[in-house]
Amino acid sequence: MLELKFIREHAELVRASLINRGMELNLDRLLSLDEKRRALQTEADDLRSIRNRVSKEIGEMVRKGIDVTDKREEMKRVGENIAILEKKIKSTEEELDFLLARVPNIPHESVPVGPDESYNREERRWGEFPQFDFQPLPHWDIGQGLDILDFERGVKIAESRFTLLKGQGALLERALINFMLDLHTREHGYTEVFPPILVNEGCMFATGQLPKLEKEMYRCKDDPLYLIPTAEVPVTNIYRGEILDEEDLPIYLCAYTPCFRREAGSYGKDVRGLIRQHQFNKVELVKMVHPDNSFDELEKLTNDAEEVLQKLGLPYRVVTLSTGDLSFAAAKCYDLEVWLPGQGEYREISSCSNFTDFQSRRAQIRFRTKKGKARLVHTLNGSGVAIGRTVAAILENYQQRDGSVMVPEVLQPYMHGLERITGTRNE
RNA sequence: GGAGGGGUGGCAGAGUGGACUAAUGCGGCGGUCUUGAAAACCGUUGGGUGGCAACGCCCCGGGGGUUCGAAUCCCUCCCCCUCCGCCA
Repeated sequence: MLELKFIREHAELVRASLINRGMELNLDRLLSLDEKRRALQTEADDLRSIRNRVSKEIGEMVRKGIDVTDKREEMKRVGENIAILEKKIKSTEEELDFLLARVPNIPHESVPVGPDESYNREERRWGEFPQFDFQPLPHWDIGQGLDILDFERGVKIAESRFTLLKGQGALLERALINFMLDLHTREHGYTEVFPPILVNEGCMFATGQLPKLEKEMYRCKDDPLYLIPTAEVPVTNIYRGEILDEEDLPIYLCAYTPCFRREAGSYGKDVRGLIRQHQFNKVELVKMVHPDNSFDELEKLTNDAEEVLQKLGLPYRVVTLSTGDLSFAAAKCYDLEVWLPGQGEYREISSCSNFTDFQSRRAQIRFRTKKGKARLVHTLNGSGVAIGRTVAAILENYQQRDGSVMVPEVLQPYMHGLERITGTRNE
């Protein structure tokens, strides 16, 4: 959420941001509601000021035994007028809040301007494409051939876009989680947390999933709780409503959680394989930092995520999302795209964003400066990285002619020394 | 699920209709003293909002009500704690 005062004073910047993002929003209506609300507020405040003063006088007069009937009558009328104004203020504020909650963050000046992903800017590439002396297969064929991915039974248990992992496939999933957590906690300075996976509406609003992405989320029938679409939600909300000490910053947190997304509106897209699932695992990185260096922290966070792919030997590229592709709450975002040789394309495996004070204003996460002032922190997060898509990438990049899959060296200790995935046997 | 207790500033914790303009302590900041630090002492210190300012308004879990006036009384919802029951 942006500060109303900021929108008022930088209306043209906000307007440009809306246009660049390709978003429709009645900014003029918002501005006029803001003006109206302030005028009503001033009027009501003046009346309240009178009432406060006279009420105090009434108290004194009563004590002295002076008759106060007239003043009481007068103040009753003032009270009625205040009530009328308050009603107007409330309805004005409702519409104002509705619009305000839908104003996206301002993209950073380094973000390429364009309507869609074709305007994303490639920053760098890492790694050599693997060479095959046979036709490389997509990961779903490899996984089914080894009987470590069972798509039919995943559907039977839940519905489409749910998959059953078996044997060495399940072990690979578990190994990746542990490898990534160890890397980030032991080498990158993150503190591991394991948060609740059902969260309340306050969390969803704070990180910006609500109100815009309501249809993307699974909601409990009898409780006002949602399944998290990413660990970003519970982890960012750890410090919701708190004022931190300046010395505590920066705070680096990482978490493994399952994630749940309804994928509404993506029917028929990526229906095969592990790329687009309703439930997937992810190791997430979250930072709360001082506002002065959040963009440096974004570079570091992105590097931390990249190192996962480097250690696994998976070729990837880094792109900066254009204004049209940038998510609602983000000021800047780097996507890491991993090479999938079975499909001959790069696919997103991590998204690293700086939300500046957009989330922290909604969540009221602040820190106290040396001078005693409370200021909003900047929040960042990034996948470090998505587990299911990493499984897909390993299967495709390390596949062998005989249908087996080599295990990247860094993962072998996490798989009891297993060097080659050959099936469901756990030895 | 049943019974009881509770939600007040960064934290702890008073406050049952009019000087609450929220006591007090801790913590923070500034200062005195000191070679320096600690201790002690003195001062200061919540958040938000409107206004160029003077100054004003709002905030005691959320919402609603009574009253000239509500942290305080009433209604309602939420959350936390203790005990009992059930249970991984």
